[in-house]
Amino acid sequence: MSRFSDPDIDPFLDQDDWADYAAAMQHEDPISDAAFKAIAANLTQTQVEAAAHQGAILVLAGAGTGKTSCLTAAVVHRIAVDRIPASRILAVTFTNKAASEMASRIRAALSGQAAPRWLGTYHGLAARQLREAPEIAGLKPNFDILDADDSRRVVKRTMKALNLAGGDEETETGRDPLKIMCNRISKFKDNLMTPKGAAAWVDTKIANAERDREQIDAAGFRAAVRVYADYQQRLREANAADFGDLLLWPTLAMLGDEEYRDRWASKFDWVHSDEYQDVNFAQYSWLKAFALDHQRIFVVGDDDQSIYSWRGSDISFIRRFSKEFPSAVQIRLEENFRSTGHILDAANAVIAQDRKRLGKTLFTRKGAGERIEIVEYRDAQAEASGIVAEMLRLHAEGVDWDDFACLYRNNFISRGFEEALMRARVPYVIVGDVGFWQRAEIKDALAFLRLAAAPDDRQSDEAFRRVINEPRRGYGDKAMDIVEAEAAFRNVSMLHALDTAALPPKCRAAGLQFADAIRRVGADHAHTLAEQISLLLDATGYRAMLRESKAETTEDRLENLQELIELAGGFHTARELLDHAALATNGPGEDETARVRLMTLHKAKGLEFPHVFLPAWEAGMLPSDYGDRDEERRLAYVALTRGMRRVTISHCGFRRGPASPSSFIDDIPDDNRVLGWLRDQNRPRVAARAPAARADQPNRFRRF
DNA sequence: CAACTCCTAATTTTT
DNA sequence: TTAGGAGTTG
Repeated sequence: MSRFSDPDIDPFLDQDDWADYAAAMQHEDPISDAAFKAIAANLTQTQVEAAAHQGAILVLAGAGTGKTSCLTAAVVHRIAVDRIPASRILAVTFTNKAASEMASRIRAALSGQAAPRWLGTYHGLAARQLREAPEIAGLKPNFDILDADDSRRVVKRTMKALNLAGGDEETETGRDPLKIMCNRISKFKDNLMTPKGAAAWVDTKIANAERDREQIDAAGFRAAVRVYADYQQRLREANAADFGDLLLWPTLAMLGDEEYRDRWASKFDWVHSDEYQDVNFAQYSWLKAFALDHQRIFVVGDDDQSIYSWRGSDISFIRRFSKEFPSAVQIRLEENFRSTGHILDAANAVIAQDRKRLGKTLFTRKGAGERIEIVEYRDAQAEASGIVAEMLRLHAEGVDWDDFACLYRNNFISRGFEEALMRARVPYVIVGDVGFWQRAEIKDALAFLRLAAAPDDRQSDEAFRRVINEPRRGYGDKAMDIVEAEAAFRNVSMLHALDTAALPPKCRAAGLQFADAIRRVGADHAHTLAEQISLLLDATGYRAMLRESKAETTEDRLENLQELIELAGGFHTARELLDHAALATNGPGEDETARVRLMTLHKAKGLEFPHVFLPAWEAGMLPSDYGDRDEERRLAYVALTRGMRRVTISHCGFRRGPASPSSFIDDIPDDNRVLGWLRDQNRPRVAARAPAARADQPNRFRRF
């Protein structure tokens, strides 16, 4: 189509793009087929075919089958072989990590040539799109991006304002009304519903439920509609977009405005998506809008690893891909490069019980390896110390600490392990506790920055709310109400409203002093971003507060702030830094030291470890009582396929009460498993439903 | 009225 | 372990 459109009429083509473009046009560029051949040399025939396919394609890539390599190869093929300018390629991932991994692999393959500029996460790219024309969301330039935590604060205030703080009207589902509300609102957005759309949808839903005599939380849904509308109003006043907005508005604009869609769709000749099994309706619609005209869409995914439905992901989009794009080819990657035979056979058997899959069977050319070990423990404590003992034993045989991972379904499982690891002085990390950019001190520091940048703009009110009482200045609920009322009355920012607000004298004085400090730093343009942050931390007394604090985390927090100041040096503008803070997850220096990893199964998706421990495979825990059974099964599949050499499953006879082993254990064929045996008990503990040991299989029991 | 302490209840959390 | 709410203190 518009494959070589004129860059002069493309406002988004920058210098680099122009260079790509010119090079491609003249066919004298340094890029050549050789770049693709080099990368293809390390791929299977199937992967190469997939990467080279011209037209819509779904690559069903099982766990550990080299999906990132395949996706990377596809992008390299576009550039090196098809001669499409890198600037005209759209490539989308879900995580920043995946995006940067891809970018660096592409750069390596093209020997330093620029990777596509439109390579990033769904949210990151949509945010860029929204920045080009924020008015489609009713926003002004320079809008703020709220992360989940910021957004929750706003929802909380909204609920309070609407007198829906929870309490009296009991909701059947769960116990945290705020959380439920946030989920509902983001679900509306994930499904492309504006407040009006949500109202209509809820009406229909309630009507249908009444007709079918179905019990639903009608009051809850109606409340959600009201909160959503009001919340959205507040966001607009604060000139802020939450994660949902980033995709919602650009997508609605593309669906509703032909000209807008053309403008965007014509920018790209090829679109690619990673982890396609995880798209929600908004992401699916967004991506599809780009591919509609030319049908050059390449998606990789694995329906067997769809484990995020509770976050809006809809597995049906990958399952229906071939219907959405009738010309689409489907290719399966089934050769696994990660795990040994028994592990794969076990995983295949577990997932085979899910009937609705597109279907794949992983195989490996590695040997059979070790069987999956199944161990029963008396209780959680025995389990934790048993696993740690096993780690110690293997470590003594030369296994590095970071070759171990302990992967669990629920966060609270980690507790016992922490204690056991600490006692044994084994180095460990809990992966994904609170990311750097989510830490309170970092968010506070950035709030100072926001305030200083726009002290008189209502956009900074949220930042004001966050830090006015940090350190304590006597601003509680009541004082905040007064400031807020004054701000609304005079239509000025909250910081500005302090001038005239009728506050208790001490409180007022502290506030004015704070405002003065903020303004002074903000007005001084002689400083770099980094210096500004540092000045603000001192001028507001924030750093002093931390230094005086006796909490043991205070040292870390000060270090984090220092880290932030150093990082700020890498950004040109406050805006850049703030966007990064909202959209980035893993912070700096996510440690290289060898440690045992502890994390949830969800966090582990995409990762691999030589030795994997899977505790708490018990009824109600791994097939969680709350989750969809098939999705729980997929989670078990993800769990098993993390292991490279050795996977050990354990369960307890007692956790919060008597516990029985997970039914997923039964789904592992006898031939692929082995019963473990406890050191602190002199006899093998036979897992309740596991087969008895047979003498003809000498390695059936392992001692430790 | 703010600020501190205690208590309880807990899926999973790419952005 | 943590987050958030309730209840208490100053």
